[in-house]
Amino acid sequence: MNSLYAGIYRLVAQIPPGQVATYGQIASMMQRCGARQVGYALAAMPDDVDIPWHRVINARGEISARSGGSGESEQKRRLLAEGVVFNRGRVDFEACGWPGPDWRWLERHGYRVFPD
DNA sequence: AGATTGACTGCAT
DNA sequence: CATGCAGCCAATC
Repeated sequence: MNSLYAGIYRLVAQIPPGQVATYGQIASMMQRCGARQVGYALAAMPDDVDIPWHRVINARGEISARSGGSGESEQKRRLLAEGVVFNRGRVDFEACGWPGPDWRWLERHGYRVFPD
């Protein structure tokens, strides 16, 4: 497990229940990491770690389709169970969007505090 | 070392 | 609103 993946996992683990974050949002908090890497990291995520991967969705507020085929319904099911609000098939960012960890948390864990 | 491949994004059409 | 396309960056041939 390299540090990039570990960093992404730790960040994703900070998303509180009932809220969601986008791939790009996670990526922008990391040093030199694109949105695709976040998805790539989640796709390669080992099963022996407990990460709320279902709270990460794409910028359009929808569940991203994965190569595996299934898993999207599972993701939506978990989100609904946490009380995430869906509006016309998309997550309502106004109500459930994750504002992000506070700056102190980011600093303590070595993430980028200010964008460039 | 170069090409391909993604759970992505933003802008243009 | 749907598609297309370029930019993106680490992992994998």
